[in-house]
Amino acid sequence: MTPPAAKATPAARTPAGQARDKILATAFRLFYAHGLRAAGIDTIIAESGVAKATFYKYFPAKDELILAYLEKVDGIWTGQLHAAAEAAGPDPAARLVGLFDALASACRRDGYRGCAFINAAAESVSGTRVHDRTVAHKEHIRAWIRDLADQAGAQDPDRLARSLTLVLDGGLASGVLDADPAAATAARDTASQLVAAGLGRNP
Amino acid sequence: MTPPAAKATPAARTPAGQARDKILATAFRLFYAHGLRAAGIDTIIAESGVAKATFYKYFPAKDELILAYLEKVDGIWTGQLHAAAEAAGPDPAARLVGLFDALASACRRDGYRGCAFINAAAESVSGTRVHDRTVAHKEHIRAWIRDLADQAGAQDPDRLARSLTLVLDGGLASGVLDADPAAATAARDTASQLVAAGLGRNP
DNA sequence: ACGCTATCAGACAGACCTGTCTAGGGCAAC
DNA sequence: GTTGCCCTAGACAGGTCTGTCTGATAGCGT
Repeated sequence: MTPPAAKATPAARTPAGQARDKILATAFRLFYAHGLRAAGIDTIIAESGVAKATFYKYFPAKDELILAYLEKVDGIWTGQLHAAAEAAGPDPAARLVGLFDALASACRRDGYRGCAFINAAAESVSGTRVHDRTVAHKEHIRAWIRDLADQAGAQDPDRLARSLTLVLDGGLASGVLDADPAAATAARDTASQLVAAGLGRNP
Repeated sequence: MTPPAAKATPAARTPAGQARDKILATAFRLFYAHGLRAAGIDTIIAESGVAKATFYKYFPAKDELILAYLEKVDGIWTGQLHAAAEAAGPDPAARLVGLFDALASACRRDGYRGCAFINAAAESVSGTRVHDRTVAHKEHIRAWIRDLADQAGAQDPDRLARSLTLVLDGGLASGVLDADPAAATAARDTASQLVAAGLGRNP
């Protein structure tokens, strides 16, 4: 019936090669805001303004998209931690405390909903790639903090790093509940105490 | 075709009034092990050995079951915390540290998968009843810890309670990743430092 | 013995979810 | 111009999910 020439809008085309980025950006937003399971492929595709076939070309399965999302989160969050630490100056001890400023900034951002990795782990069973990726992320962070503790001359860098990651994870976990900046301030404050104690200084 | 009298096994019947408990017990197991969304109603019903109509009689919607589950978790976990605190003796300061033994016990249990509330919050959006219930739980815990800190004569009970809940939540969050008992020990150790510092004693 | 209520078994509806497939349209390089 | 690639639109299949409904049965109190 409808003549082939009378087709509707000729399709608002996505420039070649940019489709993947658009998908990943949408996935980032929806996965973080609603959770991995709650965000459906169809919604992500629709909000990306991309065709279904294009989506499946770049991400053969939802799991691949989730892993790409975690990769992106890792890069962003690690970058923010490093930046906050460096902003505290050259002293490693100051950096150990300063990195907690990244937590405060994060929880003041609109739509903050805690740590994407902790949230992802809560939705995935142990042994899956998603879960493993989360564990790897947390280990990287702890290794980095341990290095800082070492440079700061901590009496027991492992112990101090453990304590600090506990506080950091605690602050992130609180963020899932209420993005209360007080939790972040308290985390920084607690970290400061722990660093002082871990360096053998009595505050 | 099939004569009505030739029915199969006459039904392994659940004693009247016990159906709700069986459902809740199964839900407890499946929700915790797989997550709120991953555990489907059909599976819970099948594993409870209960008829679908019976299920919906007690829990008109999945949300009701989830809330009942959280209620149950709250009772159990709060009980374990109180018990661990009391086991540490009558001294409030010792209790503040002793409650962390509940964390160590929990993460040594088989199938430990972190804090059911944090996991639930990760799957629910802010503003839902599930989310609110989680926030309420965390506030109860913090209020109780604050009371203990008060009794212990902390210089700043609020601040100490904040710190301790951060460490507790951090330990629980780590549990989603790896049920590493070292994290629990480190949490107790960190708590001990913080309590000592919060009481004005230099360790 | 009778009836009431709680339970069982399972079909069914309607929504949603992932992933495949067909058919065609625009763009650039050759 | 033609060829090849990347994109669009959307139907479709097969599965899972929640929740409703029917009809029959078991056990308890009276």
